[in-house]
Amino acid sequence: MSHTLDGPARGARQAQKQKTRQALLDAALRLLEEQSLSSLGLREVTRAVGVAPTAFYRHFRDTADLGVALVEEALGSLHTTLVATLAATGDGEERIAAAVDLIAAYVRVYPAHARFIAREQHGGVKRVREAIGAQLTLFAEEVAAQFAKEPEAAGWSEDDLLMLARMYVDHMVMTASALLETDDEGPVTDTARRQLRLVSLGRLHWLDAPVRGN
Amino acid sequence: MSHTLDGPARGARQAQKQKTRQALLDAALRLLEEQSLSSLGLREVTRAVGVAPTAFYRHFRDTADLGVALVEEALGSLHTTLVATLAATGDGEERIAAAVDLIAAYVRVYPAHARFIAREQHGGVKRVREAIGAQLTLFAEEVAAQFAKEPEAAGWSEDDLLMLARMYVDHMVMTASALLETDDEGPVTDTARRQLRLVSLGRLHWLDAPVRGN
DNA sequence: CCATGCAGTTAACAACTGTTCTCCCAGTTT
DNA sequence: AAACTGGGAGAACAGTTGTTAACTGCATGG
Repeated sequence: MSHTLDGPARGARQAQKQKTRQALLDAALRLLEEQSLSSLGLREVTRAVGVAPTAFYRHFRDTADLGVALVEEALGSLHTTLVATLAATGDGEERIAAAVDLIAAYVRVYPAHARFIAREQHGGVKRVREAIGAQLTLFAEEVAAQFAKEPEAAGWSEDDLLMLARMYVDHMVMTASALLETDDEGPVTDTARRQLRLVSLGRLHWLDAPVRGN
Repeated sequence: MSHTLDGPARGARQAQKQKTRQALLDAALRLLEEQSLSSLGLREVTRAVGVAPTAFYRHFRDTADLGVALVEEALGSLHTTLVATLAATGDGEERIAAAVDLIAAYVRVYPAHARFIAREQHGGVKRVREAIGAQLTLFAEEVAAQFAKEPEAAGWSEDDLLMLARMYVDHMVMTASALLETDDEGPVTDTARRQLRLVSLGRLHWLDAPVRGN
């Protein structure tokens, strides 16, 4: 290593390696549209790419390892986008529309990634489940942190803010998988918006009638 | 057939058949705790039961067929229980507690069934996905029908009631899978209750500020 | 009481799986 | 220019898979 750079490639040799690695990830993602990760075979992936089965080991220990890499690819870049969207919009109807549009656009552009996350969130491979869970928890914490900066959060406990944020995040995943199962996204986004409106309405009156025994 | 009865057994011969069939379902459910249906092998199941692989075909066409049967076993009996719970409780905090207790009890008594539903709801086997989706839609319609009978639903459109009901149903599934991943159900049920409280609060003020463009 | 139906068995099949070991050769380093 | 490194190929391994075929024996209906 000439200075320990983490960029996409250092020299033509490593460039080719990352190229095959990406080809493996792409092929796996395509195969996973019609099956679960726990039934995805290593040979199946290499065959789709056109490399020898043993080449797989140069990049991943097993298919679970590949799954974890796919989680990063699917959700890694979404953090900044989500936080930016929340920061750019105020509270209320405007933000609801922006959030639903964001998730709808994501599903439209990266349907295979969205399907993978929805499927493997509760899937049969523990390490991948944990990786997704960690990412979603991170999302919730980021959303809660954004909420905390706003005037509407006055009087809210940190725990309640996190509860609210998780509700939003989980609802986004729910909406994404609903979008994947329809060919007319109109009714789905419409319902999603109304549901978010319901939660927002509850948020506004959260402090009205405090509940005892909490 | 001596009168076309659909009961559990008609004679000792069919009784034994249903016994093996149930053994296959039980073994499959146990194996599915650590993998997805799309990777469940027919031989794997028969081996666990202790019968020949070919015996499988006497009961199911393939593992997808077995999966559909598992959906019925997991959710079939829950309809009456859920509706009864809703009918027995009024609106508000009491109902929230009852609903959360119901789902918590279900996960405690039938963890494997709950895991199966959560996992295969978005799993790799289309027919099973559709079977679960149909059941959940049915749940939502039943909950909406119950809501419609109550005074709090005055002024609500049928569509909005269904939207609200789906929110509750989806939240229950969400809560179930959260319960499966923890060993201390306290915090999870606590969060679930607060989230339902949020939705209930939103429900109360739904008609306060009507939204244009709907 | 005998003939039929059918749940379950046994055997064999071609195809597929993950993993190991050995080898090759182009890109990199010295 | 020579030595080295490591991504990838090739072949072989012991197991596994779903599915077919022909069978056996017992409960059942006529």
